[in-house]
Amino acid sequence: MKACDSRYSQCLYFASSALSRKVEKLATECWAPVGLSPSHGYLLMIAIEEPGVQPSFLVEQLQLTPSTITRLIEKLEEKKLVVRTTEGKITNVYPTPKGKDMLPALKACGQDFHERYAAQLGDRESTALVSSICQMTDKLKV
Amino acid sequence: MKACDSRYSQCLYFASSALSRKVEKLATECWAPVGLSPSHGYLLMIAIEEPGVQPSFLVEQLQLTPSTITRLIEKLEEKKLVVRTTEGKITNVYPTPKGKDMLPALKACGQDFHERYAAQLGDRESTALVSSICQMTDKLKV
DNA sequence: CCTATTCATTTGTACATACAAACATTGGGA
DNA sequence: TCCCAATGTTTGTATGTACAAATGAATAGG
Repeated sequence: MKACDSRYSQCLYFASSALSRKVEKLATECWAPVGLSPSHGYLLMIAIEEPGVQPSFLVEQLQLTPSTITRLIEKLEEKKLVVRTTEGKITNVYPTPKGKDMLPALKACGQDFHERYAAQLGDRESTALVSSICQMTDKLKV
Repeated sequence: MKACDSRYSQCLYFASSALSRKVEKLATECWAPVGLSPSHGYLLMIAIEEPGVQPSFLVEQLQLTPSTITRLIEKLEEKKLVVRTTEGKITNVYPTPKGKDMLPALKACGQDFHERYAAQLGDRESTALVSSICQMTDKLKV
């Protein structure tokens, strides 16, 4: 069945979560080649491009909660892709050489993802959708 | 920070998941009065309005996977809001009297949710957003 | 200088969801 | 008639995310 045919298709709750699940799935597929989830992949990219980045900054960039960021970093640390150094109350995240080597592959995943959804949704349309979603997200104070 | 200011704000992955998390949160708030998550609430509503409904139908309506539907039903069963009867390979879900009594409250939650997001996003705008999200979801074959 | 507050991060726990595999039932073809 | 494939559902397990509380560090007020 198509999403539009559901009795709740006109409800923002179902609309947004259905979209996000599908997008998550596509993204997961695109990041599979590097063995990371999209979130982990993006986090690692930021850590490579901004070595020493702090969790608080990642919270802002990835729009996730602090605890989630900690968990993401933990996993990348297990995989020896980043290391954490803690000094006082601040923590810095650095990519390991092994992590750094992945940059091209990571970028390719991101590009692949973008190309795939743009191809399916249309270039103009997907850009428009993203920007209106973004606007709405900012308007929504929960 | 605003979602639009993130370096990945133009990426559908972040856009859709950020929106969905915010919407989920608002919806969760709106359903708190009945002590159910939005998904549970909607599922119960369908079960009340279509007694004997089968999991496969709920899968379509709620756009969730079969296993998730089973889990949702399980929880409602624990709370004595629905009962399951299995005959052969098909299962029917019926609301209990206790479940049925909740219908007005459930509808109120749904309405409250709709009013709240419409008030924040604008009536026209939110409707337009929902419909374009829905269209895009259908276009996206993962 | 000490204490109270605030800040950055982590930890314990919980939840919604999914995938893969298992299970049971049904229907069709050899 | 019997087996095999398809169907509907459930189970085991894993993942991403969040909240609330805990920790540890910096800062400000008396």
